[in-house]
Amino acid sequence: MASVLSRRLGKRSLLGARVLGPPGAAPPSEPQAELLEGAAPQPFVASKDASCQEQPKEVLKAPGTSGLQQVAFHPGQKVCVWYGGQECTGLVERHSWAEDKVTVWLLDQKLQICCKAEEVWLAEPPGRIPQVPPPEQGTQAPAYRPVSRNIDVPKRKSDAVEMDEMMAAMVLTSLSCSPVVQSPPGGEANFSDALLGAGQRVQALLGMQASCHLTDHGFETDPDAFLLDEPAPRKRKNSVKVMYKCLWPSCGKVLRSIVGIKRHVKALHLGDTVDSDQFKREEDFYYTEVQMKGEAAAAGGPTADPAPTPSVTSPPLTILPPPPPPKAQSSGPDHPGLESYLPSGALSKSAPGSFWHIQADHAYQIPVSPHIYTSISWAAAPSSASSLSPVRSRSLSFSEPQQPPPAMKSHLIVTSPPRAQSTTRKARGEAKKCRKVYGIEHRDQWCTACRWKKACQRFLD
DNA sequence: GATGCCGGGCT
DNA sequence: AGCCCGGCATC
Repeated sequence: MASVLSRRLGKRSLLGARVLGPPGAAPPSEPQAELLEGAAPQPFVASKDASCQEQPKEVLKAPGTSGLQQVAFHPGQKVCVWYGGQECTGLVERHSWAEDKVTVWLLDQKLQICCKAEEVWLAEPPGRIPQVPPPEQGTQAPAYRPVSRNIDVPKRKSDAVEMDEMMAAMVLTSLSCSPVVQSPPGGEANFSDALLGAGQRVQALLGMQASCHLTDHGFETDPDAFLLDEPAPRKRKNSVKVMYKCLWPSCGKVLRSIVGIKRHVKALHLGDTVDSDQFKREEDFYYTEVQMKGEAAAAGGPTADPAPTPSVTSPPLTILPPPPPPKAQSSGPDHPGLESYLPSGALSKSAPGSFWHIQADHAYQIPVSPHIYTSISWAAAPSSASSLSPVRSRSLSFSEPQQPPPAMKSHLIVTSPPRAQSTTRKARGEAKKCRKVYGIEHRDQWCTACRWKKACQRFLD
């Protein structure tokens, strides 16, 4: 027994000994850029947008109304700005990057003002489809969502932005279908090439928007948030809790109950117009179901906006894009009246960091194989694979009912004679497996399944 | 012999 | 459930 134990401990210590990153390095909240700079060659090409990374955060997180377009203002450019409680159009006089200020000549008021770049947005975004007139309301301009043509839905300024966000949401969704593997406490992160590639890929695809979004919400730009896959040697396993997140711009409330979220949306955003049929079901469009790792709430707290990735398992409303990068505005975060808000620390308090993830609770880690990212049609698992396979457990269809847990494995065992040769064993695939790719000396970089001598989950055949 | 992974044991 | 490994199939 002792020998076995020591053997195992030895192996484990071998695993544990491979700790990347300097001892004592600040674990998950390191700046992402730093992470990416150290990126080793990755198996897939990610068009890294270096310029985006180098931009000041203030610019990136800019106004919810302009999103990605908000980069720089050129003199003479026609812009909109809030002035005197209303939206005014004007021309850019100059844009000071150092101070992040924009000097705008207001056409209507015939005066010049200097305001923060965040408060300025392009009047005519390039490529914009001019079908939504700029909002005229004196109130803050919420987002436009094409959910209803009959209902007076708050309007968003740009459809193009919405498409960007939708793309971002879809990318996040697809990437997040793999379990979020968070590096263990103490920075025992394991940065495989594939991982970094994945991270960069997200960065590139989202144009940094998502990460900045998170940062805006009070979340650190957590590198681990993009390490959507693998290498952490030990995967944290937590119960997944379903929460409902308000998608109203600059809100992002997370409630535990669907009733609560509906009530929240209705009361605070749609205006509680006493069962007006007009708004009867409108609130459905303004929340989304999110899967929250058990510890998530602790760090984010009830008022911090964790900006979760919408769950693919939720109803069609998840198609809605995530809320635009919110500005610090009044309508959101603090509404102490709603009792169903998450009590802070209601979940685990010991979590080093919080994270959200798509429903994907598997025994093994998800493949990092490049084709994962290029095709969402997962290779069908061989018939002998158990239902534990992440390939199976993933449900990408929006309305697909949950598959009942099939008792396939036991069925096979019962009905087939022991060691029924060809049917039970998967034919060896062509793809390289972790052992081949990383070598036995880098066993810690193998996917969990390979380490356990199970069917490789990273390099599917 | 090396590799992939099923089945099953241990914690 | 996570982890590990014996043992077998395949290359």
